[in-house]
Amino acid sequence: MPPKKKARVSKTSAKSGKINDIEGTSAAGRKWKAAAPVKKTGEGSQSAGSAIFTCWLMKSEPESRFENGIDVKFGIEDLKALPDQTGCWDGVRNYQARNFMRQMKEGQQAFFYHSNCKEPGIAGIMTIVKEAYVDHTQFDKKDVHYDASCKPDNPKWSMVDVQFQRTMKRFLPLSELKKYHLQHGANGGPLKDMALFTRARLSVQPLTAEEFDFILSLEDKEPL
DNA sequence: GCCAACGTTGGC
DNA sequence: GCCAACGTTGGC
Repeated sequence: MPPKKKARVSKTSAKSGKINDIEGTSAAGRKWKAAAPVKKTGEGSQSAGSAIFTCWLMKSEPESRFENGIDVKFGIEDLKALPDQTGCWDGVRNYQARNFMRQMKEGQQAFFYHSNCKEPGIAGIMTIVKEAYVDHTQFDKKDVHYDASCKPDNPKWSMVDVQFQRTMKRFLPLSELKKYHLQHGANGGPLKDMALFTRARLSVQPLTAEEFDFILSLEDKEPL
C-alpha cells in the first residue's frame, strides 16, 4: 500500500454520513518537529502537547494527470462546479495529513492550493462542512487511491467535506509566498515557519491564524 | 523529465 | 527500534 497521491474530491455531496472516526493509530504519524509556532492547547479537547489549529491548507492538482488510467485533476473550479459547491476530500493517504484532517472542525477555513501545475499557488478558500469520517475510496478497487490493506471493519483513512467559499481576489503564486517566507526568515515575519515550505510534501497542513491572516492581506497588495 | 527531500517498508 | 532501500511528491 504505497502512499498515494494528493487528494481528489469526488462528486459525492451528502453521502450517508456515518460519524465514524476511527481511533487514531497513527502508525506513522511520528515525530513532526513542530515547525509551526505551536499554539498551546488552552481549553481544547486535544490531548496535552498537541497544538490546536484552526486554519488549513489543502493541496490538489488542477491539471490533468493520469494515474492508473484515471485522471486525478481536481482544481478549485471543479469543486465550485459540484452540487452545492461541496465535495469530499478523499484520497489522502498520508498519516500526518489524515491526522490533520481529523482535527478539522466544521466551519473552519482552508486554502485551496494548486499543486503540480504550471502555476502552483493558493487559488481560493473553502469551508469545512463535515468533520472527518471514513474515506470509502480506500475499499474501492476501481479507485485510484484504493488501499488493499484496508477492510471495512478496520478502515485507515478519513476524509472531510469541503465547500467552495470563494476564489482569491488574485491568485497567490507559490513563488510570491516563497519570497515572503525567505524575507520573514530574516526579519521574523509571519511566514517564516509556514508548513508549505518547512513541510513541503504534506498535502494537508495547518496554518496559524497569523499565517492565514497575513496571506489574506496579500490579496490587496501588489504582487511581489 | 529531473531529482532532492522525505515518508514508508521491511529486514534484522 | 534502527536504518537502508525504495517510492512518492512536487517544484523547477
